[in-house]
Amino acid sequence: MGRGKVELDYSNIFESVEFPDAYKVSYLANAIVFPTYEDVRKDFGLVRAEYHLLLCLAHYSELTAQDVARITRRPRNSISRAVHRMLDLGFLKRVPDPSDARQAKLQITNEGKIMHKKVSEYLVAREAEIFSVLSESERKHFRNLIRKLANFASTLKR
Amino acid sequence: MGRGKVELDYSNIFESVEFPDAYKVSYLANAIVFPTYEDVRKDFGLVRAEYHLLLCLAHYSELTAQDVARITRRPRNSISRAVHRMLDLGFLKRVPDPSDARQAKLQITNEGKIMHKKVSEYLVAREAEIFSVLSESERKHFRNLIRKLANFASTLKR
DNA sequence: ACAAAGTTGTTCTATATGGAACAATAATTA
DNA sequence: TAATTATTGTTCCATATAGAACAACTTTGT
Repeated sequence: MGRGKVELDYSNIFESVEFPDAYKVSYLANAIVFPTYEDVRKDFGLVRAEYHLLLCLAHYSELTAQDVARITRRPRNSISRAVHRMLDLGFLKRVPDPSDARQAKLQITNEGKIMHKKVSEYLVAREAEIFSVLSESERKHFRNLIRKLANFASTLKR
Repeated sequence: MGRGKVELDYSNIFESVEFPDAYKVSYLANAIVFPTYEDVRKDFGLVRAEYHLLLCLAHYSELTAQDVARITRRPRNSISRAVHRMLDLGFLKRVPDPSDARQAKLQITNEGKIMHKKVSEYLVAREAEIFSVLSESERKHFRNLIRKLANFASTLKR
């Protein structure tokens, strides 16, 4: 006794930090969100902006690159890069907008849909795993609260 | 009517996405957490790992670099880089551990504490702003739920 | 109709970041 | 005790990412 190394409780800081709620949101982001992007990159070969692009176009039939930038809050140049890569991979098609020569409408291809399905199945499983610690009722509450926060965040200036 | 551009509802995807809870956590991370790191970098000149280091040592009197890596889930090389920078800036001091020559104990200096105070004041204000959309009772519920999630996340393998 | 301001998508560049490999040291096992 | 395995901190390298500047085009205001 008193000989071995003292084992640190690494989760003390969750409560002692000056901004405990924001800290834990940030912690979750670092522990779960970011590694998930990493997994998608390794397993499916898509970086964040690329998968975001696919995701958006799987849910909106037609978007401009700028739309995607706004929806996902990624910078436009990241989306621009992603568009080219996804075009090359055959996951997207692009048609110039006759009514505005600056922009082009993007659509997802069948191959893109297939890829999206694969990735989103992985993400659905991951979601289930993470939220398994909450009971059904807790999860319902959480869903409502995080919806409020996300909706509020979406109103913040960029 | 029918002439102007159709205004997209960018928040539809919050509900239609296949993994709505995880998506909104991820969205919050992108909308709030990441920009906050950006702000800290611009306003205080500290990158993520650097501020994490300061934060940890403001709450634990003595840690090794490895401890910090584990607490924050940052890679060791990022922490290593951060340690050198923070030493140069005078925010940290480092004393070799006589009982284990591989590692060194890190401590925060007074200058470091001052910097930590400045940054955390900013982060406290930001937290208040973001969570202002929740009522007191909602926020209490959210705190309990996010705590469960964060504690669970901290048990996941790295 | 014309100038000014705004928007879209792009390229260029700088940097933060993570993975892999490594040396030094410690712990474990034979 | 000797040999193997694990851990710590570090350097090197590849890459994802964001900011700034830009050209092409559109919209606004006078």
